[in-house]
Amino acid sequence: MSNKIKITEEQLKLIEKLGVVFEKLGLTPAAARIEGLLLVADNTELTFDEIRETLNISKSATSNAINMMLSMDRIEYITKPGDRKRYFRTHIANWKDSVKEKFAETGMLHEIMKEVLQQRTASTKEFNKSLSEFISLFEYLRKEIPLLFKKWEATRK
Amino acid sequence: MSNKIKITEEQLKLIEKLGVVFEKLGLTPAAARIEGLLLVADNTELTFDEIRETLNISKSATSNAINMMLSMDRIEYITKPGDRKRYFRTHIANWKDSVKEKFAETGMLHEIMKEVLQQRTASTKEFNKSLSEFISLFEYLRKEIPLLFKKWEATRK
DNA sequence: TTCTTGGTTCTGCAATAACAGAACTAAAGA
DNA sequence: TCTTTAGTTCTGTTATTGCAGAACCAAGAA
Repeated sequence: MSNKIKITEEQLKLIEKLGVVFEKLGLTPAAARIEGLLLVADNTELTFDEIRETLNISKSATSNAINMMLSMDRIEYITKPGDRKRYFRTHIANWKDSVKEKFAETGMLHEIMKEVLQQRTASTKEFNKSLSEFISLFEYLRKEIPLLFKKWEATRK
Repeated sequence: MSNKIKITEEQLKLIEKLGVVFEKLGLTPAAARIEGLLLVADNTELTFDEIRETLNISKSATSNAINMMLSMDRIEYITKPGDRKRYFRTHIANWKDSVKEKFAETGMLHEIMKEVLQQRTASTKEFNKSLSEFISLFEYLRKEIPLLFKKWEATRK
């Protein structure tokens, strides 16, 4: 008996499209498609075999992709009483945090650029000025973006 | 005669550090190190062979990395009268734009998520609500972040 | 005309990534 | 006890990436 779930042509196309986007954001092809499936499928909680058979990927690819995404907190799973299977779903609640993290990533650049400026010879005045301007842009964004998140959260309540 | 430029131990270490960061941001190892060199070297305008010999990379790697970064507008070059060589330097002025672009990248996610929400079954109410909340966060950020850039620019004048 | 300079392009290799398929395993039924 | 379920882990293959080294090339210089 097949565990394939019903999926329309349109949904499949959208999954492919999402796959491309998620690949660009760093997921493997298989993981990207799983994310896509969990986003567009009518049933948002799917088992290992439903995912595997619907997307036609191997057990190993499914297992590795799922565990990778669990460890990244991109997906999560629930269980049901008297059922050994896990039901996987995207962890949308965490998406906001992962966007925050993405922004924080640029903070890494900010730190090292400060180090560069400190170590640079003082003789290249124009260059150093441009660099310090760039750094202060980051400083500004770093201060303001968290405020933006807070402001948005405030509008939700 | 060697074209190697003088570089301190400290500068070399910083170049490696920058290399790691730039690799994470999508550059190849060679390109990442060239960016690093152009950022920390006392002389900010270096020739093909100065780059190549200082970093000990092959001609082909140097050529490919430079052309890739030229096409990405991450570096630029100047020439000097009666000198066939090109002098490469990082295009710091463009960095601001590339940060803007980075933020715009997330706009891609925003568009496709709207498409997902439209195609979704209406029956998964909780899920759809979370999704639409996520989308509106993006809408908010997309509106507010350009304003942030403008506000920062205003403080510079 | 040949040589030198400042690169570019081609060929081949080594490392890594992503996956399939098959063997394996731990827990729960039967 | 044996079997099924729900995966995990191992082995091997294929595709891709990043690079070195060498051949190549176009524009002056000699």
